[in-house]
Amino acid sequence: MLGDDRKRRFRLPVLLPYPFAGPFDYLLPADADSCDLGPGDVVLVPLNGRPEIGVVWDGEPDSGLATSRLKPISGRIDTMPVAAPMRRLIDWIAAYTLAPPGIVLAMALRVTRPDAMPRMGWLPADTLPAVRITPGRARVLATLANHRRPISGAQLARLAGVTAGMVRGMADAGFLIPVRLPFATPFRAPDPDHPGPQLSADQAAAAASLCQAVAEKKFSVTLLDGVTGSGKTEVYLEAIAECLRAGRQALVLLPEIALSSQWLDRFEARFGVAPGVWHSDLSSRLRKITWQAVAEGTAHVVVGARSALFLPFPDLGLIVIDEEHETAFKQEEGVVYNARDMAVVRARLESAPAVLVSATPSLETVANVEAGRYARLLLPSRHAGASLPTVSAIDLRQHPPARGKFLSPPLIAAIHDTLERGEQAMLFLNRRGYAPLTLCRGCGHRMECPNCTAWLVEHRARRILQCHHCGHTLPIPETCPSCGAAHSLTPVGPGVERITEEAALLFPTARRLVMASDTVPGPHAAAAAAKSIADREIDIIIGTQIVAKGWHFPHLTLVGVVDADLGLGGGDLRAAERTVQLLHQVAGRAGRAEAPGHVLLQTFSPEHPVMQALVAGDLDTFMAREAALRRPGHWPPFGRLAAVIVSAERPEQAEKLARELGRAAPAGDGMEVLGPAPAPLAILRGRHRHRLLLKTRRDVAVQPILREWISRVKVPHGARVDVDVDPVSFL
DNA sequence: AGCACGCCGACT
DNA sequence: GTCGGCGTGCTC
Repeated sequence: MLGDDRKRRFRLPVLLPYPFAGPFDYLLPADADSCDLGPGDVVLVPLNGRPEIGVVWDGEPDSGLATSRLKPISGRIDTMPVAAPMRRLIDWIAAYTLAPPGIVLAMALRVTRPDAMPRMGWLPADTLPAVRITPGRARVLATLANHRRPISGAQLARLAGVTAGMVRGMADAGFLIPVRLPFATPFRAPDPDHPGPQLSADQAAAAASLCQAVAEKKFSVTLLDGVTGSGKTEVYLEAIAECLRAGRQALVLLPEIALSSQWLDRFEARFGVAPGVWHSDLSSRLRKITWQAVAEGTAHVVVGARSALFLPFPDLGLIVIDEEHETAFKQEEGVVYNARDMAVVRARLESAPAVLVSATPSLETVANVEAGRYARLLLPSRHAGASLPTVSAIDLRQHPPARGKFLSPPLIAAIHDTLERGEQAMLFLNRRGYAPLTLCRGCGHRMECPNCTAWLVEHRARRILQCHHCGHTLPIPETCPSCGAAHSLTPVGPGVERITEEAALLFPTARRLVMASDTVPGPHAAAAAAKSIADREIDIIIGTQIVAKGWHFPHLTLVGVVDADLGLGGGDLRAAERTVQLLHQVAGRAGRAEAPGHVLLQTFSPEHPVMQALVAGDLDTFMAREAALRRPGHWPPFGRLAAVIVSAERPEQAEKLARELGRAAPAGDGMEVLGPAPAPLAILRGRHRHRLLLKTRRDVAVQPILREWISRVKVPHGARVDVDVDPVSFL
């Protein structure tokens, strides 16, 4: 419409990185050369008298605000505009998660920070200013003449043997003219035709399908499904090769980039160079360089954690989401989103194929396959002749560990035999620290977190008790804080530290390594640990869930699961599914080379379907059963779920607000509200929490219902209502 | 998110 | 009389 067009010409919507309901309107700046501002341009605008960074957004500048009340845009920032698919992604995530769009933009800007301004350098001015040329100035001019190309101020000062202030002074005096430095990418182009590992027939067939999806250059989703060790990574690396041949970029999302040293090795083996790496604690220098290289297209492949989803790829040809079932893809703080699902959305917005990879696909993904929305490629067998490990259950009722111990006689015997053969054993327990509970034998007092509904976990090596939810820490007390008895506090239950202690007593000569997030804190430590295991410097690995991630330990033949029942408690919708996925993944660490692997599950309920499925190696039947349990009640993925979490510092305030929300609950066909009820973590970081769940049929859009529902109650000061669409955690 | 405005308690 | 606590509301 011409009228709208004319309106746009002097009035533009600008999205600001703040929790406003939508973009604000601004006037175009007066100077003519800025008049070509359009959607995506990064601009500086006045807000409340302060300059703020914003992005010119799409859509009509609608607000009924009088033009006289609008302020003009201060100017354009000379940085990469936010591309249309990224703007659509931001809008989409905001609409889906009910987060204000500005907050989603803030998240994207934190990744694409426009302070990544072009690096500036200097060239000599054509005519020298009429100022005296001191010896220092002469050296600077000589250096520039020698160098011939633009040179950064710092480098110029160093080469000429002057101070940086000198260089600045010469610039002010007119000796130097500023120019933008060409960007030197540190990323060499991966070679798609670098000789890589030989693929099996199954792998080659799957790779051909993925390559075709890449060649079609349109949106599609494929599940790449195959047991651990079937060589899924090598298959999708071929799809990346195809993407590179087409001159396009590829993004690989991994749940735990810090633990991916072996993945990086495999990438390098296939392509001859390392990929770009992206995660939240990248150094600011590397972050800037990587972001810029992605934007310019010189970083051809980036592997990263969740936040890599917001990198500014100009020509994205493929997104791979490895370990798609992992809950680590779900961001639980701030904007609550699932990077796996949003990656599929980005693929759609970029008209690119997405590949979901897993040995234990989530029920959501399987449902999408069965509904025909996703394609599926199956890799049926382990690669290179390795067979799947045998899995058996140890019934702890029949084979109890010694009093105060946690390893049963059959497991101890199996470890013994394994070590005897010169092979490696792994003990898996998904619990950090020494003991999950500290109890007073005198009065029964439990050491609890003052801020959370949680026990304090003993970390014996550090001599502390720590809350794993809020980080609260205190030294292990000498006396019971309740009854004052001395030496009465007793550790109850095992953590990896305690299992390590037990293993040390049983196998004093075996070399032990503990792998937990607090003992393997970063990529470096993880790579070092993996190397010492591969080099057979370790006999027994004791680890939490971080040992489950795609490691390849060729000499590891025994995996003992200390407490296979651990994840099954708690009434979580996905408890069984997650336990099967985690334990199957842990089991997959055993016997990856020629020697066959054995997995022993210590359990009190060997008859439980989870144990049966793992022992039989039949996850498909288990997942079908799980689906059959969820389908009738319209539980996900056969219906939609959204959690509404009420929290406040004062317990009665939280409870009152939760009751009000319960009374205001929406009702109608195909929807149901459960709760309110105190959240399982009833107190978290000092805030009292209650939860409600909205469950609807799959064809119901939950966002408008949630929006309307929450708008019907007044949220008092100090209280909060948080929404989690598609929750994966029920704490 | 900031920041100002506003309405109630302890100070120079 | 004011300084300052942070509850409330606004920013195009």
